[in-house]
Amino acid sequence: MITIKDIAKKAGVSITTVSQVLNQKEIGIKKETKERILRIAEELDYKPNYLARGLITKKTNTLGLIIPDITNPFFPQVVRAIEDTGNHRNYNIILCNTDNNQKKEKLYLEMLQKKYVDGIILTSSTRTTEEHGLLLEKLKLPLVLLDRAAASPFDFPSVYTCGYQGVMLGVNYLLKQGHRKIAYLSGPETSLVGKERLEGYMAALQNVGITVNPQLIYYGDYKAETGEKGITELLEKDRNFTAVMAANDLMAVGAMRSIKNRQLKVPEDISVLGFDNIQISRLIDPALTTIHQPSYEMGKMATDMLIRLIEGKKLEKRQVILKPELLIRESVAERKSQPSP
Amino acid sequence: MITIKDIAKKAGVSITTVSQVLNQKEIGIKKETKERILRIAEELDYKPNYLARGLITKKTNTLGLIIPDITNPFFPQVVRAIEDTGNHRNYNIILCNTDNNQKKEKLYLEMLQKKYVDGIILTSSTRTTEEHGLLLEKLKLPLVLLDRAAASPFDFPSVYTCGYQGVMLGVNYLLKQGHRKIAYLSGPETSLVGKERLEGYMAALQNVGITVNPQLIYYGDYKAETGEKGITELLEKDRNFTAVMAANDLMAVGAMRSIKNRQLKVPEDISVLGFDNIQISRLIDPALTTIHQPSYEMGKMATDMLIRLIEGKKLEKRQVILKPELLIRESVAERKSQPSP
DNA sequence: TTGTATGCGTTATCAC
DNA sequence: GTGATAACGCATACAA
Repeated sequence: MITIKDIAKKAGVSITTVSQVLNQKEIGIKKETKERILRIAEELDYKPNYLARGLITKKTNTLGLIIPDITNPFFPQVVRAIEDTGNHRNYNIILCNTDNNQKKEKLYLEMLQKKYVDGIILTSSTRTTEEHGLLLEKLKLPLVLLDRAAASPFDFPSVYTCGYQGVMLGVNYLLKQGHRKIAYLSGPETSLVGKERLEGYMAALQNVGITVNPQLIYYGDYKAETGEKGITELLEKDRNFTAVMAANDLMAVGAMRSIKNRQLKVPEDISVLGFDNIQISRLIDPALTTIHQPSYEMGKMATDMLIRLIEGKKLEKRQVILKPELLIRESVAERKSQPSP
Repeated sequence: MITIKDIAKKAGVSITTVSQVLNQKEIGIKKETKERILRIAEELDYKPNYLARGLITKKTNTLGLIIPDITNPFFPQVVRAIEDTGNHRNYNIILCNTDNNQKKEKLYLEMLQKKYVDGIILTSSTRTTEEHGLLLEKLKLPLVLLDRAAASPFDFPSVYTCGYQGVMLGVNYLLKQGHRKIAYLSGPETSLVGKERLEGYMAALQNVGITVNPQLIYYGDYKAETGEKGITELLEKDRNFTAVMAANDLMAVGAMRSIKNRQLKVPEDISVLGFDNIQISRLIDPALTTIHQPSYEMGKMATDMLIRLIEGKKLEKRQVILKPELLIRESVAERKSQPSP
């Protein structure tokens, strides 16, 4: 590989001069020598060694990105936004999948630190416990939490969409369409996100004086399969609900399959409402009415925040909470009569 | 940050000894000092600086991964496989999206080179022209082509699934189900992959003595929207086809939507067959019969190959061509009669 | 069994 | 205007 030394030799100048020219820090360098150096660098096809540079400047122009699983259709959009935004500002990203495994997350965090990334965007596997928070603080690295709120004793910068509001939006819409018995396909009881969305469901019902019926709640794991399974179980317990809201689109899609398999129709017999607005949701039939999460914007904002932190600037807001939106498509109908028994 | 110097000082030894212990190269170091060093490193929470190390060893344990767009549902699986495989072997990956933009691809290649990644996996935007091939050769970096064959004058290692065989498999199946007029939603005429698959379609028909009817071919861009548009146009030209094969699942899904919108039924009126087996395909209704591309395996093999190259080992095969498989689900039916006019 | 010295490629400091 | 030289943190040949 060509180094500045090679250029210096060929140009008959010192490496200092070469370095200055190449970094546009020409406090005072003859136009002539400058052009000669530039020309020679071009000729030799010189490529600066970012490792060496980083060793001194303490900057790698690389961001760490830790998510549960890129295979989860919610993430590609987010990741794409982060990569785009980073790329515009001259940052590359290292992608890490944790599978919601705490140990993997910890290993990745350490690795990224060793590689001297300039900052990290983290969709954490676990709720930020005392221990976990301390671990993150110990990193001494700019950090932005994505799709997760920072747990109380800590206040890491974070950007996420309000799940409580989102589900409430959805349930309110179902109520407005005349539905009274509304089932809910929840995420795991243990997950923060799952809990928050569940609370939105309960609050929306209670707001209009409906008592929450635990028989109408099923706890899944955000995958299509548990959506199917959930509907099956719910229908066995109580066939009287006319609508179901899912904590994410994938479960909603599973629910639709399961409903259809029983010769029931969506939305005529049972209305289905999702959450996330992943790509699939508009491609299935009937197209899924859902709560849109601005995932590209989330990724973009998280990256912008992170870069501000890296540059030592202050953040206007440490917690950015984005608003979900109701996206009406075809999977919810007005309740006109009692469902068939 | 803690360095080996700090540890050396605290342990009362030289940095050489510390370095040796930390790198398990203990040609002969007293158990006692070794344990002391290890303990102190632990206490101080020492994290080796990979930049400094890489500067000497010329290894970063980082791989570059260049794809068109992670948002394309074909890629998350592949990327996941690459990340998994890399991670097992202690490599991280830098993700880059080119949007099939040659200029972006070139910029990423240069950047990765400057960052001294150990190797690159590339799903190139362009067919490997003379110029492009030379550019890749000039990198002097281990490189594996993914989902693309190496164009003739060059023979970069590559792994991909045979599209010709895949489409042929699909069309043969349709023929076996009694279909004779089979439409085809192709990729762009300009793309190598698109061309290869199209040739599979034509060959399959010609094999049984059917003349290819250009009126039954539509050139799209692999997106769901062009699948819809394609079907619309095809139906306007000639309503007599009983089956349609798409060059990818997304277009097939679009086709299904379009067919249903015309009050026709899949598969009773028109059978639909896809290609890729992306996640969506099994979630829609009817579930899409498709040609399965082993995407996880592709990613895994590409990574294994790349790491072999990095380690200076010989490759058993430079071109790995994986076999596609027919995956029968619900979107293809036997042709019993002429379709409704 | 351990330490000294050198170099990796760059930027930064300061002298000329 | 330009050039020595130190420093970044680490690995390693060689010396002790």
